[in-house]
Amino acid sequence: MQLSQQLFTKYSTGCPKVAAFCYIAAQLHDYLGYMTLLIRAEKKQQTRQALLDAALTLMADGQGFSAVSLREVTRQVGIVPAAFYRHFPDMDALGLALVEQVSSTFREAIRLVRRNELEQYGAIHASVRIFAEYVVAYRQHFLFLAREQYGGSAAVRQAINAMQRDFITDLEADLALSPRLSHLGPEDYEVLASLVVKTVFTTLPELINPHESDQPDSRSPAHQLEDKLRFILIGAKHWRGIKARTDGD
Amino acid sequence: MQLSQQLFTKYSTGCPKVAAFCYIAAQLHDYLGYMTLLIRAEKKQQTRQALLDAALTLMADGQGFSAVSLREVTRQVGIVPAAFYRHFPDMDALGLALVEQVSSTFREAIRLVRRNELEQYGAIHASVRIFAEYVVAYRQHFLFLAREQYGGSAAVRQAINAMQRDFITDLEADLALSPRLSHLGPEDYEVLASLVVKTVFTTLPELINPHESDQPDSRSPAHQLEDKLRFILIGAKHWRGIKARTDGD
DNA sequence: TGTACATCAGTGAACGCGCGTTCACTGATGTAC
DNA sequence: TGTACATCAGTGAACGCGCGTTCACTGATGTAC
Repeated sequence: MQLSQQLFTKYSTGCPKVAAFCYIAAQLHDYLGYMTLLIRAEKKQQTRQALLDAALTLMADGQGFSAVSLREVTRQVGIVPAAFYRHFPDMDALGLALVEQVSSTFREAIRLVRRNELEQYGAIHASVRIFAEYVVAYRQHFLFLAREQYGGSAAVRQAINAMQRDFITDLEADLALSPRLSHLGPEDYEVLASLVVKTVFTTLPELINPHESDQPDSRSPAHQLEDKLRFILIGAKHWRGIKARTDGD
Repeated sequence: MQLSQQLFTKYSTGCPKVAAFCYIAAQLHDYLGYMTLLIRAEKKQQTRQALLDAALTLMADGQGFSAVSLREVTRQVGIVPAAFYRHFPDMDALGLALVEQVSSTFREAIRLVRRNELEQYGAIHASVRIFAEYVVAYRQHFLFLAREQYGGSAAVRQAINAMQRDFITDLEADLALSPRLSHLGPEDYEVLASLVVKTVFTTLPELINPHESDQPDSRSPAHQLEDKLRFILIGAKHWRGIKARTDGD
């Protein structure tokens, strides 16, 4: 709308016929919903996003990111291979951009979950439910995370690990504020946070493809994640009891 | 030795000169240590193993299994690409053979660890130490497991998951025998076993590359794994206390 | 035993293919005067 | 305002390369008589 107003204002002064034409053109633009007449910067950004989405879509078929070729991505978007270089120097750079984008999706999921604080154990159920729904909604993003956290491109793997470390640090600070866990030492918080985050990451593939669970009689992936977090948090609560272990290192 | 005796017996009868020559040849063969005069089946098996090892070696540089090409593998072994097909129909088949081989390595690690039963908590320290040493000794095998459990070839991923499920089932049965955990239900054992196995799998990359831990002030990977297992097992021990949760599903 | 034949791991050349990257270009968008 | 020039996302052709797979072959190993 803003753009069509701009066009209208720019060309409509002076000649009433041109003004009328521009008005119609602006209306048409509004009607088509930004599909045409985009200014250059907008259009470029749009193509860039299309490249990112195309990479995720191609990965959804089962292959890893490093198996997706530059030409496949541009073919999916509908541009010529050489045009790729207007947006990224190479596929690794696109991978890093994907990590950044997927990270913020994950961060948003955490923000949603945080509204239900982990104070009482009933909150685990709600948190997992919210998280699992978010994972399903942003299936491709979380698939990328799960798939690429170890395999493929070294740069991407490193970026995902760095992101994971950030999450662990954040959770560490959170846990340290909980009065229920005040008996833990600073290093215990780190290990506990790492255990929780890695448990969630490990469960991602099952949350994404719930039907793939080969054991029909067992609990749902979300329910299993709940129980796993409970095991961990109960253990944390009773941690002090075994502090009399051999602390050689 | 067996082979050289065979050669000696086969050709030495009759002519003393030939016998003397064959004896020397047999000695030479023994001296060279099986490097020459291998019979066909042995030699084929040897090449097959070399192909498997070559794939692991090429992966150690950081790339995933699906990024390793058939030609690279044969080049590493020193045979022509076409000869690959005498051993495997394609790279996927080689990948599955690798999973099988690596599985038995893992199984052997578990067998070693089992000699220190998990009865008292002091045993966790010993178990993790033994396991971590084994991981370092068979670095390439465990790297393959860690790298390919999610990424790359669908067939390989599926095979590794099946193997993981076997481990979980085994551990489930083990846990069910422990008197310390007799208060758990059958589904609790499954979730608990899954949590333990996946925690171990998640820790593999850190155990393999201990130097990569960016936080110099934190505990060693093995020590962290110890603590994680303790959190989990303490949680299992005190599990009954929160059975009053909403069991809606 | 020795000979004649069968097996088959590895050879070497060839193929068609999709890949990443380069280059000069086009033409719509943007800007300065 | 209109004109002349600059920018730059996307084009299309071309390149050299490593890939997986095929094929008829070679020659050492194994077997039957």
